[in-house]
Amino acid sequence: MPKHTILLVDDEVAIRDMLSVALEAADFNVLKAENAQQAHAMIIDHQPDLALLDWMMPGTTGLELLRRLKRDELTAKIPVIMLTAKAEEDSKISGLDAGADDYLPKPFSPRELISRVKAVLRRVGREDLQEPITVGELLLDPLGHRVSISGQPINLGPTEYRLLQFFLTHQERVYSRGQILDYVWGGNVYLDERTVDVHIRRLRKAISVAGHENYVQTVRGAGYRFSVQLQNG
Amino acid sequence: MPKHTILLVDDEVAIRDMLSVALEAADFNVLKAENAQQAHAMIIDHQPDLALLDWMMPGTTGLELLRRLKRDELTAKIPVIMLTAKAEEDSKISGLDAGADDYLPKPFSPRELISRVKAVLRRVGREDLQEPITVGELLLDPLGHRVSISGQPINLGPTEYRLLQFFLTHQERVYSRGQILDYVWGGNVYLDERTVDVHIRRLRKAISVAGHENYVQTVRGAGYRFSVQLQNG
DNA sequence: GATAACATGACACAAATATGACAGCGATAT
DNA sequence: ATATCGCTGTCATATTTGTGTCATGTTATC
Repeated sequence: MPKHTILLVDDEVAIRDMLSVALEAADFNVLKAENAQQAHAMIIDHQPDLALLDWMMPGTTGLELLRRLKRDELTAKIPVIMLTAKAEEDSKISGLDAGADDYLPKPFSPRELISRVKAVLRRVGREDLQEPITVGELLLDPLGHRVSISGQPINLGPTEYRLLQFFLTHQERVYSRGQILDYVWGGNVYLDERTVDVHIRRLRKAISVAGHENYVQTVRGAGYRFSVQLQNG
Repeated sequence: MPKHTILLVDDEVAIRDMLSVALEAADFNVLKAENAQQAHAMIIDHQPDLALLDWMMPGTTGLELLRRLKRDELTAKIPVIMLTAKAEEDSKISGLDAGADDYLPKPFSPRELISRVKAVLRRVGREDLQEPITVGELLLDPLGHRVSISGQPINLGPTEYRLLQFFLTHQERVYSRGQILDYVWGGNVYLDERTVDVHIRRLRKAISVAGHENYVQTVRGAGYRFSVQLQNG
């Protein structure tokens, strides 16, 4: 089981430290940010599994950051728990409205935080990544981290696996090499875009059994697409 | 995917250089301007995909330039990110009010800048071109970058695809070859206007199923038109 | 039927993508 | 430590596909 990465955003050092200790004790990787700008950059760079946002922060508030995250497809699916001071009662409503997954009024115990975090991860984990996806004879099982065609196991490198998983969860749509780098490699890696070509090739090669490589389609001048429909007529 | 072009406007050479290096590293084309006049001219000439405007500049300020851009239809759609010094807290409001797409308080890291730029480009890129367009049995799906007639996939080269997309979004109106070159090929290319004829021909050929080629109509002495109504009455 | 505007097919060149090889790197085993 | 192995990103090269121009054939208009 890979460790989950949690991004913790709060402007007060003391709170950041306390919570990060608690989270690390619960076996999470913790990233810290003290303002919305930093947080946003980290989210794009590291694609954490969950973000804890303080409601009130100098500059851009947590709520604003939340809205921004939800507006962008790349970050929209990252679950968010808002941390708010008790006074701000109605913040709950606007927070959940804006797409927060949970809401935790201060003061709260580290123990409570951990259980909420785990609950949210369980919930979204179930929805998104956990169920096997199958296309034709191709099967990708996220739980077992396995891929097979007609029952025959397929060997993929980590990158090819993520690439395939990305394609399977984003079918019938073209993605530019840049987008693919963002989604599969994570934001802000400066790689040659041609690198994508090479991994596409490796993926195709790996799944080239009974024509399954034809699902991975080249769209000249635009990028690549995973599609069940054949390329031409 | 064509490279995006970013216009960077700041009066300080050091900042211009630093940011332009970062942007180029992220594979953008970068145009630089040191004042609002220059910037305005460049925007009209080169139609960048996005503009980064420094808030405070000698002479016309970034905010003024922003307002001017939003007032002119030709430039209104170009997304703008404002760069502001930390002190100017409320500038945020007026900036977003005036139509800026994002707002980035100094100091910021190049990385943060890149991720904002990408986020904005993703967001605006999505708005316009997203919805599938259908005419008769003809279907163009921008997301999948696909064209089909009665469900049968049609194979188009990149240029023919753009040409068709242009026609579908600008129906029932004649465009001269020069205009078509501008819109489909982009502003500053010098090509023989007859080239348009050839691509019209290729497009017609590609969609000549069940008479769909008749939508692309020749208007003698004027140019071409995409129309659902038949040519001669 | 003369003339200008457009259509068409062919072609050389350009651009985009596919492919194979390789060196660096980190993890694991020895 | 050191050797080994699998994975990655980059490069050079091959291959495929798209592009603009031209020469020539067709059509509309007067």
